[in-house]
Amino acid sequence: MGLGALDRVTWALRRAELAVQTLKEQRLRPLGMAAAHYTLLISVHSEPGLAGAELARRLNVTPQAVASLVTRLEGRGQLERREHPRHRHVQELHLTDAGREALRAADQVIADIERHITEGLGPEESAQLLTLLDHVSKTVRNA
Amino acid sequence: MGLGALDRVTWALRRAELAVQTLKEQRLRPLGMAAAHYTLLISVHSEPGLAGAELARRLNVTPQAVASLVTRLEGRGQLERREHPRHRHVQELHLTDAGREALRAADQVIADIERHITEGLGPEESAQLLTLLDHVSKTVRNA
DNA sequence: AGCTTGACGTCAAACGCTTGATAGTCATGA
DNA sequence: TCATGACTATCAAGCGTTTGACGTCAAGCT
Repeated sequence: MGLGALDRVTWALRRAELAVQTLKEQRLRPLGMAAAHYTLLISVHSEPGLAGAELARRLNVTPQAVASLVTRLEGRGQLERREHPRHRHVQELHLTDAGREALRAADQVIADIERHITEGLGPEESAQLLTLLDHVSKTVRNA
Repeated sequence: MGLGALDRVTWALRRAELAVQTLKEQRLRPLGMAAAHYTLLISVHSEPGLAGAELARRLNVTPQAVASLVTRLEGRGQLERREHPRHRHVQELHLTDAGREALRAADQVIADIERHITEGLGPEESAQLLTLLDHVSKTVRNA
C-alpha cells in the first residue's frame, strides 16, 4: 500500500478544501453568519423561487438540512417562503431586502478570499485549476 | 457581486471534494468502514505512536472526534491504545494486525479511486493539479 | 520542595445533520 | 371522476460532532 499514500491527489484536494472552508468560516463569523448560510443565500439569489427540495439536490444535502437553514434565516428576516402559484403545498424561496444586504456583506468577504487565492496562483493557473477540478468532478461522478 | 459567483475556484474545489468524498463513502460502505475510519487508520499507520490530541490537530478535527473514532475502532480490535512511556496520562495509538488487514482492504478501494482519477486526468495534469492544490493550501493557510 | 503553566483525556450538554416515516398536493391515466 | 403515482414539506428519533468544563499529569520556574 505504500507509505506515500499522503501524497495523493484526493488528499491534497481534501486539505485544500478544508483550509478554504475553515478560512471562510473564520471570516464569516464576525458577520454572524456560517458558511452554510452564505451558501444557501447565494444559491437562492442566483436562482430565486426554487423549492427547498430542489435546492437540497443542488447543494448535495438533505431537504431537512435546507429546511433547518431556511427556518433560521427566515427567523432573521433574510429569507421568505412564498406560496407556489400552482402547487399550494410547495414553497418558493426568495431573498428579502435584509437578506440581500447580508449577502452583499458576506460576499465581499468571500470574494476577497477568492481574489487572494487567484492572485496567489495567477490568472492562467487559476483557469487551469478550475478546468482540472471540473474534470475531476465529472470523472468521479460517473465512476 | 455578480451572478457568476458559482464559477469560482472555491466552488469547483468544494464540488470536486464533495464528489470524491461521496464516492469513497459509497465504496467503503460494503467493507463496513466509513471514510473517517480509513483516514484515522492510515494516519496511525503512517505515524504510529501519536497521541489522540496530536492526531486531531493533523486531521483538523477536535480531540473528541478522534477519541470517538478510536473507541469504536478499538472495540473492533483494529486499534489499540498503549501507555506512553514517559507520560502516563497520554496514550499512544497503534494498529493491530486486524487493523492492518482492514486498512489493506480499504486502501485497495481508495487507491482504485485515486487511480481512476489520475488516469482520467493523465500523469502530467495530475502532477499539475497536485502542485496547484498545495499552492492553494499554503496560500490560504497564512492568509 | 512547592507552585504555576501547559497539555492530554474525558464527561456532559448543545447543536446540526441524516435516516425513516407521515401527511398534504398536484399530475397522469384508467 | 377517481385512483394511482410522484413530489413536497414536516415530524420524530438517532448519530456524530462541537463546545465548554473538569481532573490528571509532566515540565519549568520561583
